[in-house]
Parts: sequence; structure tokens; C-alpha cells
Amino acid sequence: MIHKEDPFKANFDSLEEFADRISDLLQCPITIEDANHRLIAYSAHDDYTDPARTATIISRRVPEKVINSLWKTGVIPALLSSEEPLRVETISDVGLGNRVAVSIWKNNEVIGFIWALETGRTLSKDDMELLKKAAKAAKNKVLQLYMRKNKREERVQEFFWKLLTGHIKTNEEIHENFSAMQIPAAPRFSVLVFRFANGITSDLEKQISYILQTTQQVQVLLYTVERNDFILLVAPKSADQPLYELNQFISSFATKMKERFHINSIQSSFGGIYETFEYIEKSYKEALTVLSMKEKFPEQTFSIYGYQQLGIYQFFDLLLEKKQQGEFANSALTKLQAYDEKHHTNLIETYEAFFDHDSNVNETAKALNIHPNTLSYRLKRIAEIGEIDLHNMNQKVKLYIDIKLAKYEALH
Amino acid sequence: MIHKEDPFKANFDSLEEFADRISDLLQCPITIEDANHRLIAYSAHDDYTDPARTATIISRRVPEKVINSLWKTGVIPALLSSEEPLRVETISDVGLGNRVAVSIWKNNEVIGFIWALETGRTLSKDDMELLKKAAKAAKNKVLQLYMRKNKREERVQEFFWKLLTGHIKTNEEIHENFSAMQIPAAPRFSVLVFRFANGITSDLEKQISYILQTTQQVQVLLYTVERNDFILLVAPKSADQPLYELNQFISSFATKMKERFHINSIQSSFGGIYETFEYIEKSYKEALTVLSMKEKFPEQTFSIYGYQQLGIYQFFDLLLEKKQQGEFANSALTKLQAYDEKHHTNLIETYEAFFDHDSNVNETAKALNIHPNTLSYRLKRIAEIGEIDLHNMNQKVKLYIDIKLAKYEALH
DNA sequence: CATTATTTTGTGGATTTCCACAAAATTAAT
DNA sequence: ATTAATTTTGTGGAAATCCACAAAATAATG
Repeated sequence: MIHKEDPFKANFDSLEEFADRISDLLQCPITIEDANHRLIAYSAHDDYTDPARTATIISRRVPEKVINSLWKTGVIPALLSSEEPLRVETISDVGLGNRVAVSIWKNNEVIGFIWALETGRTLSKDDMELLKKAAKAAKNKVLQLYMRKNKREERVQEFFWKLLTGHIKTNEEIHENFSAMQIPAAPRFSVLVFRFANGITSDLEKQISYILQTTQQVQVLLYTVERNDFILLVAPKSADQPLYELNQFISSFATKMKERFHINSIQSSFGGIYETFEYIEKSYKEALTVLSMKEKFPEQTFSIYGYQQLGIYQFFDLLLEKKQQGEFANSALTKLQAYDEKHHTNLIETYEAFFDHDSNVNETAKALNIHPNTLSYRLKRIAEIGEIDLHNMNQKVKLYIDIKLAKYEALH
Repeated sequence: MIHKEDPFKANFDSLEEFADRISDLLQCPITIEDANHRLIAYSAHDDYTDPARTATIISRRVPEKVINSLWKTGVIPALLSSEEPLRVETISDVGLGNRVAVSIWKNNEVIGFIWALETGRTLSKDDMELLKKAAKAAKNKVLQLYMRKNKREERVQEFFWKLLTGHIKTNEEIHENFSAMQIPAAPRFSVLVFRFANGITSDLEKQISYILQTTQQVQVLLYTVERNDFILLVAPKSADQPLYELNQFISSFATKMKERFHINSIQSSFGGIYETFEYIEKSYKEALTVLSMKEKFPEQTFSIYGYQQLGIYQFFDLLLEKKQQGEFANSALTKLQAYDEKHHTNLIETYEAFFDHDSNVNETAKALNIHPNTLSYRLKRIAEIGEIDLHNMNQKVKLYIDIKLAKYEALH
């Protein structure tokens, strides 16, 4: 099939119609996606489609695992760096058959993709050329969509910011806005913050937004940007393990940012998980509290992301304030410190390590490079010197807290 | 030996002289004590004295174990209820040889004792009569001492009260007063409070004072009375186990008050142990904090006396305040509560009991009357439902605190 | 420098904990 | 009322803890 003149010169009303036209010309199923792999249009009269395409059409977005594998195999990076069509071999793990893809460009930016599934036949050089022309012809329509989405995005972000700062209080008002903007409802949510080392440029924002759009672990209801912080309203899917899901999300986000965009050192946190929207502001503040604590007390909190996981550190600022007014003097701690000082021992360090390792003798001994019996001996001495009963939860905990608090104070 | 006329008619200059006179007449060593068993005077020209008397003279007070045994054998109660001389058989445990005692009375009150040690000879009926007369004759001189002591006591109490309320601040000023009033210095001290069910009458005050004067476990530097509270400045003797000594003191005080005066239900507490006197006010406040906490949260604190032992409850009022402002919501706790509610389970109670029993599976199971495996199973469920890692000290502790805090809030 | 006190490491055995598995009992759901 | 899910109790064996004791190493003291 040879097309001397541009077969896409004629106007078309919708991108669906356009997809069908390409499909007719190339004799294979066509899918058009936006830059975030959301479905824009697809050709209708095809007899066969592979599982990946089916899933894409059903959920109106490309499945996350498909996107991940397209990144890993270098397909998407190639599409983002060249206007040339690219053949993708079958990746059967994710139900992806042979296909050819091309990116749609506006100036120096990719604003979408066209996919041609090679079901019956393999595309020729000329067919590839044709696909490239199709990409150019689709530009304007995709751009319109893109602009429209951007405008909506701005309105939505403004709304989110009002929620975060508590400028919209009543549940009714919030719900009205949610449905007006077609933001899906969710039974529970949390505010999540990614804090970057530098200010978030609009380029970076697009990259983040891209990763979020292609994430299906949690539902991202809203997001906005504030200096170095990328702030999200996210809804974990399960009622059973919301914390687990959020942690997973954070970790996979960090991995993706690192692998795909070489951005390291993102600090992440999320606030409490709540069920009604009045708590958005609170959850946000809690997320900020976690970040602030992670900054001030990094060694103790590096593995903590959620406000709940922050545990006793939630009230450390409160305790510190009182401590600095001279309260909560712990004579056990004082005595142990004095003993350590005088005899060059490590009783406090030992105590701390022991409880950091969940009162597990062997683990702690290993971590401290000492014999387990040495650890036992030291604990016995700690009990004697500090006059503290190590079988008493209350006393144990108090000393543990006081040790951490002293560390915190020293860092301050 | 018969003495028709009163042999004590003649004036005498000092009680020492008087003791010698009796000793001459009865041919045995004589000791005169005040109502609190402090040595007032003793006869000098005696060839033999038993260990109890020696110790009494050396330390200028009757040893505590001797007093205890005189109470147990009913000697002191008898002396306190009758003017008649009383023979005491040897109590060899405490180094007490045979002797005769008589109490010195002023109106209806005992203000001292005279002891005659039967070293060589046994006292006859007439000798006893003589001793009784001696007690009457000693009255005035002993009373003078008694009054003088009382006056000093008043001045000292006033001074102590100023210390407690922070009206004397500088260490210098405090030290000056201490030496002016001949209060012994002590390397470390704490303020201790006994709170009685009712106001402290002057009778009760005397009884308490009596017990304190005869106590040698800790050194009582100062005391005073405020409504229902008997407030003491005490100095533990050892540097190693001051807490232990103070706890012992409290427990033995309670026992004595019960056994000797049938007074139950004393609430006791003490503040921090400090080394410089500026902290007296603070220690006092801490002691009051303990008492207040014991009142508000009795089940959790019934075995706590010292401020240090109060542990995490030291900052419960602080936490409660924040909690009531809506902070520190713990979703793990919320979920567990919901689960308990819905399925009629006891997860929270189980968790609490487990840590109250120092994470000891067997003990806890016994206390809850369940199989140890049931406990394990419940803990596993708690971890799942609350999304909490039971191998993580921080998370464990936070939930424990939050459970106790919820209880505390409910009691409020 | 010698002596004493304290700390560390090692050994062995009784006890306890931890788990996996399974049967019974109870509760919830259709 | 039957089925399914959850909870409780039981058994047994591997692993870990605890403890007493002792030798070696180190630190403190006169």
C-alpha cells in the first residue's frame, strides 16, 4: 500500500474517527494515549486485540505493569527521545503482543502516543512512515485535550490547596466540590507529601504527575505543588492494610523517580488516614510533622513515613519543651550517664540498642559486637545502677523515652 | 533499803545529776529518755551496761530494733497507759538485759521514760516505788526540755514550709539556716508526703513524729504538717539504692501506723532525689504530682510511690490535654476498638495485659485465664488488624501509651 | 607493681518461647 | 440449618533465653 499524498489531510471530527481511519489504512487495531498513558481513543472494528489492549480500554488507562515493563525495556525512553516509530516485540508476562508505537509531539514535548497492534500482519517501512504522519496529524486534537486537562488541573489544584489550608471546612461544601470536579469519592484517604531537595520545576512536576497517573497501587485523588513539596491526596484501596499500601506506594515512587529520572533523596511522609474530608487539613499537618521530625531526628526516623508510625516521636516536641523547663529529670538516666562517664562504659548505648532491637538479646549482641552474656551482664548492671526494674514496662519505657529525648535535645 | 521520806526532795541542777542520784539509790545503771526515746541523761558510775544501753548512749537514741521489740512485746503500750513501773525480761535478740521502766507523765501525756538496768540485783517492791517517785520528780526538768524542743520544732517547721513553697531560694541562705538550726547536712534527699484520710490532729502528729523519731532506715531532716499531709524531708543513707530505701521506709511506716495506731489508708509518695537544696520545692511538687496521679489513676499506680517510678504517667496530663484537642489519634487503637466492639473480642484488654506483664506470654495467659497459644493468636490478630509491628519498640510503646491514655481519659 | 574489682567471654543445662500444624469450639453468614 | 470463618486449645520439636558458674581480660586502687 503506497500513499503518495497525505491521507490525513481531510478533517476529522473526533479522535475516535481518526483512530478508525488509521486502523483502516494499516489494517490493525489502533490505540491513542495521552502523555500519561490514559486512553484517548481506540479503533473499533477490530477482530482481535491482545490482553494489554483490552485491559487498557476497560480501565481507560494502560495497566501499570505494562508501563513498568515498557520503561524497563527502554521503549518509553526511546519514544520520549525520538519522533520515529518503534517496534516492540512481544512481552508475554504482561500480555503485550507485537506492536509499533510512535510519539505525538508539540514543540519539544511528547503529548501522546499512537499504538498499532500487529495482529495479522507486520507493518512495512511505508506503514511506519504513515504512522509517523498520523502522529503529526493527531497533534492538534490531542493538544486541545491536553490544554483542556491543564485548565481543569489548575482549578482542581486551587481547590486542593484550599482544603489543605482549611479554607473549606464543612463536609457538604467539600463534597459538592468533589462531585462538581468529578473527583471520585473514596472511603478513606491520607495526605502524602514528597519533599524534593530543590524547588519543583514544571518539568519535574510533569514527571511526577506522569508517575502518579500511571500508578495504580493507590488512587491519587488530588495533588498540588508547594515549593519543594509535592502534596497528594491519596486513597488506599484496601480497608485492611492502608498503611502497608501507602508505604509500598512511597517506596515504589522513590524507586521510579530514581530509575527513570535519576532523582534521589526524596523525603516522603503521610498523615493520618481518615474517613471524612474535614480531616484533610489535619492529615496534611501530620504529614508535615513527620517530615519535620525526619529532618530533626533522622537516625531514629529514617524508616518512618506515616504519622502513626512516628509513634512516641509524635509528642517529642511537647516533651522537649517541658524537659527544657527542668521537668522529667530521670535519676536513672543521670546515674547511668555518670557511670558511663566515669568508667568509660556504654550502658546507655547498650540499653538503647537493646530496645531498638526489640529486647532481643542475640540481635542486639550482634549489632553491638559483644557476647550475648556481656549484654545480659550489662543489663543487670543497668538495673542495679539505675535502680530500675527491667521487668516493669512503665519503667523500661520511661527510660527508653528519656534516652531518646536526651539525644533529641542534644541534636536540637 | 527503805526510804520513808522522799529522797528526791532536794533540788538538782541537771538530769545527769538526777540520774546519778537514782543510780546510787537503786545500785543500778539509770537511763532517762524523752517521749521519742531520745537520750536525755544517763548515770555515769556504772561498771556494767548491756549492749542496748551502750548503743543508746553512743547514738543518743534507742536503737530502732529495740523500740520495735518493746512495742511487739507490749512494754511500750503498757508504759503509755500506766504510771506504774514495769519489769522487762531479757530480750537477747536485741541485746536487752533485765530492767525496769517507768513513764514520766505531765497531765495525761507521757513525756519521757526512766530505765533501770538490773545488772547485779533485782529491784524490790520498794525500789519500784522509789522509781515511780523518781519519775514524778523528774517531771519538771523533762518538761522544760520538752517545751524547749517544741519551740525549736515550731521554728524549724516554719523554715521547712518556706523551703517547700520556694520562699527561700538561694543555696547559701538555705545552708545558713540549716547550720543555724543544727539540722544535719545530707548528700541527697527527697521530699516525702504521707496523706491521711482526715486532717492531722496534734495527737496524730505526735504519733507520727514518734514513729519518725524512732526510725533509722532513713534520716528525717525536717517535717511539717499541712491539712491531711505529713510532709518530710528525708535523706536516704546509701548512694546506691536511695529509691529502695525510701520505698522500704514508706512500707514500714505504713505497717507501724497500722499495727501501733490502727491507722490504715495512708497514701504515700516522694519526689525526685536531689543533691542540692534548691530542689526541695521541686521534689515536693513532684511528690504531690504522684499523689494526684495515684488518686486519678489508682489501678495503674497503686504500687508506685516515687516520682521516678511514676514513669510514663509523669506526662499523662500533658498528653491528655493534647489528646482532647484532637491530637495523637491512633488508628491502630481505633481499629482495634472497632473490632472488639463488633466481634465481642478482648484485643485491647489482651494487649494491655500482655505489656502489663512485661511481654511474658505465660504470665499473661495465666492472668487472663486463657491458653498461651490463644494469647499468641490474639497478638497476631492485633498486629494484623491494627497494622502494627509488634517487633517495633516504638510502635508497641505508642499503642500501649495510647491505651492507657484512653483509660485515663475515660476516668477523668 | 601487686592486689582487687569489674567486665567480658565461654560452657552447659534447665526452662521458656516460638511455630507449625491440627482438632475442637464458637461465631458469623448465606 | 448448613457452611464458612474465626477463635480457642492442644501437641511436639526446634530455637532461643536464662542462669549459674568459671576462666580470662581489663580497669581501678593503693
